[in-house]
Amino acid sequence: MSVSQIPVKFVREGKAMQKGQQTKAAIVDAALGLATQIGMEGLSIGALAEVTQMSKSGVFAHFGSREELQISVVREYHTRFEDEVFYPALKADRGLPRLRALFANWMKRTSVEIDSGCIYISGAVEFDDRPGPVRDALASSVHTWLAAMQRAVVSAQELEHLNAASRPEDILFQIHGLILALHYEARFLKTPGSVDRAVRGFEEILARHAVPTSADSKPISASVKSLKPIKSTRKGK
Amino acid sequence: MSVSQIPVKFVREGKAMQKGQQTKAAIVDAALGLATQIGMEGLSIGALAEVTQMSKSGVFAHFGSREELQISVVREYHTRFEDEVFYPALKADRGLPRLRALFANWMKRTSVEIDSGCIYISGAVEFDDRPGPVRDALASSVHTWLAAMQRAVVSAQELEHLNAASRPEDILFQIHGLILALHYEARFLKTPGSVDRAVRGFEEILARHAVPTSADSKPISASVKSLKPIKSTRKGK
DNA sequence: TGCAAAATAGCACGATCGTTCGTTTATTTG
DNA sequence: CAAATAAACGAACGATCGTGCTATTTTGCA
Repeated sequence: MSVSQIPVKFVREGKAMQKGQQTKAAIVDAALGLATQIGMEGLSIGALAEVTQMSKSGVFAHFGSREELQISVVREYHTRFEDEVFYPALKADRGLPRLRALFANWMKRTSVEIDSGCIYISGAVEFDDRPGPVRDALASSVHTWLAAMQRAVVSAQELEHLNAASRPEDILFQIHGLILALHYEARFLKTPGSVDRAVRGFEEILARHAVPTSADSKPISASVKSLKPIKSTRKGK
Repeated sequence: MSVSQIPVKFVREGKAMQKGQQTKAAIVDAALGLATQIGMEGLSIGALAEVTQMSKSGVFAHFGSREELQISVVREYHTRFEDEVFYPALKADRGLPRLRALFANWMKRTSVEIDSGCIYISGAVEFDDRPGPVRDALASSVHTWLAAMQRAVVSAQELEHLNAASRPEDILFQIHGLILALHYEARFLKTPGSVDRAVRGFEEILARHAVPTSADSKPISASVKSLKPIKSTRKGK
């Protein structure tokens, strides 16, 4: 039959597409499954076509490029991350309870879910030297999440659940490190007990940045001192 | 200059090969440079041939397989890591000074060296779901290093530079987290001040696990308490 | 139910991948 | 210096990659 030779890729005139979006969602779902196992770079259209029982060109047509597919995967992961980590934690009270819930959900996303890594972590090492829209989408999502996490820290400080003198970026950095160490040791090294270690580390961070009481104000001051002059601990080069 | 005195690995009936090992070392050197930028999986023989100004088959002949090339890269990184991180720290006194030196060198390897990532970190996410000899070599090297680091922690405890009641694996886990967070935020997110945050985090860990004195034994006991009974802080499952 | 449009399939392209093989050049040795 | 051997090359292979076409099927609407 006569097929229009004009490449009409995106025609949006209010007409709702039904089947297309549906299978596209299924493809993205399968792609996310592959990406969390093999990584974003290992995500090939051929393998994706095999999984979804479609032709390569059928899969490809939904995105127009591999990059767009990868970006779609990042976006999908972003919404799932929000749905499973962020929003459920809002049911907890503001401050420390919510921060605990956020960390617990984050940990679950990172390690408890078997056979699936976190593309925020795997993508970071795959794209740390590869600029482009995929990296931008990834960094944007990560920034959004880390900013939300930091707001929770600040909120805990404002409610006097944590020491207001501590740098929230520092606390976030250390918490982030626990998640990364958990991902590393549990997923790569298969070290047993990693989850417990992450939990204990989190509690230690909270204890370290607890609100100072009249009793322990002096000993804490000794360690607070190390916050400002960092130079003394490093040997000059 | 560093490759000139390489001990002869492959000796066939006593006859030493000279030129071969020399260019092989040069290839591995170039491969390591590529691997720290693009990653172990992105390491292609074609690109390696282009960099070394050789033919693909000429490069290939030295290893026999891509896997063997990757393993050689891991081994080379292992020795360099030892030379630049581990051995120089042995000049510092045992205990806390040496632990500090190890961490400082580790940090330098991770972030300060521009445009080159750590294959212990990038390789971990690339091979966490891909069993095989490359993964084994990688995990073996990482285990060796982490074990050395943990010995330094234990040594600091034995010399009463750190609290002997603390779990050394926990301290190592937290330190490892700082390194990973540094690699993540400095290299991927380009967050400014990451190095300082890692340094402060390290000092906080040391303060957290400092030897208890008579003065602060009471307030510190609050955080020590969280070391043993973990159950109270987590909701039952 | 018919028809236009959307969705999918089929096919082929250039490129690159790791790898093999036969040949040629360079190096070491007797 | 010549013979022996190691090292490097060049070409080609099958496979897979992303992507561009044209056909064919399926869908949604009149």
